[in-house]
Amino acid sequence: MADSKKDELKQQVIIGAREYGIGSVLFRHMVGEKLGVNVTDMECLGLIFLKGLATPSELGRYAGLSSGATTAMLDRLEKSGLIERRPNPNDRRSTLIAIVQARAAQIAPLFASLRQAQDALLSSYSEAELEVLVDFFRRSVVMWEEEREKLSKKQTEE
Amino acid sequence: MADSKKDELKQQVIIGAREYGIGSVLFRHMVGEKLGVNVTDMECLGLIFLKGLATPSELGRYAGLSSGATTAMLDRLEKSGLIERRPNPNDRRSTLIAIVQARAAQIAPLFASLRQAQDALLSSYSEAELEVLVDFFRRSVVMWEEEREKLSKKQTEE
DNA sequence: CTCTATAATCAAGATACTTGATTTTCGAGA
DNA sequence: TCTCGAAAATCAAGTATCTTGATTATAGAG
Repeated sequence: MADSKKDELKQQVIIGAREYGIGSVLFRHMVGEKLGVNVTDMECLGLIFLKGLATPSELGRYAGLSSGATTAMLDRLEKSGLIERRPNPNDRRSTLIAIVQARAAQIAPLFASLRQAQDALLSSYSEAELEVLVDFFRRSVVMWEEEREKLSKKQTEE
Repeated sequence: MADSKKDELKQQVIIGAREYGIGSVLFRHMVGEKLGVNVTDMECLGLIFLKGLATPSELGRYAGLSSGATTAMLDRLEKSGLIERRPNPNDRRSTLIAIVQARAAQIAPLFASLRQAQDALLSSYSEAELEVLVDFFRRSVVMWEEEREKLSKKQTEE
């Protein structure tokens, strides 16, 4: 029981990270409601916001969609004027999805308070502490990638 | 530009946290594939795993489902033998959803490597550093809650 | 002890998703 | 350079999932 305190802290981090994810998912759902888009479309829209540009394949992979469903999802978002399909200069089979600039300005207010709150929260940490956070996320992202790789190779044994 | 370094760190934390969430979503999708359940059902299953017990309302809220879709989702998971509905002693209108123990043992191997990797990653931090992480998540969870509250009250003005 | 609100369920109709085929382009190798 | 298998996006038909509105049962406020 020597390390029980550290073990407990580790457990709290794991659960805390999961709850953080849940909180952010619920927030995006609510934004989606305001925008009148469904859960799938909102998740993709969120990813496009984060990345600036994204390919359909990428979005489909993230949302767990087939290629057909991905096309349909983009059709919906395009029809509602939220995104646009642009040519992908690196691959003419593909397209690049972007937020329509005019709509982005209308959407921004929904995130204004969030941004402020996030900024205020993070400002309370020292640079050294922030670096701990950055380091944790950076290494974790790599870990998730590795674990997906392992899982995909794992046979559905017995 | 005095605080540009700290500002950049803050930005990296925000993006890092989002990418962490994306990584974990993709991982769960893959687990869902292995188990033969769709994305919605897998997200709910993940939440049940985290919480131990959950009510249908809670799961529906998390997955962004109507009450009817929630019932259907539970029917599917129940029929596939993954979860069971138990009476809720605190509210007889409700039920408590739990993982079927026998199946939990079969599912655990899918998470074994992940748990190890998470443990190894977190072990590399000092207790003080872990406390920074725990604190960040704890406060962020509250922030998400507050921001959802604000957003729900926000009129779709102009 | 009402009465309103909330939890879960169900059935019918609407929406979104999967599958398989098609078109276009990429990139590896002869 | 040219071929050819693979990958990106799209489409149409069939299937699965979701929403809506009604229903039943219970909780909790007054």
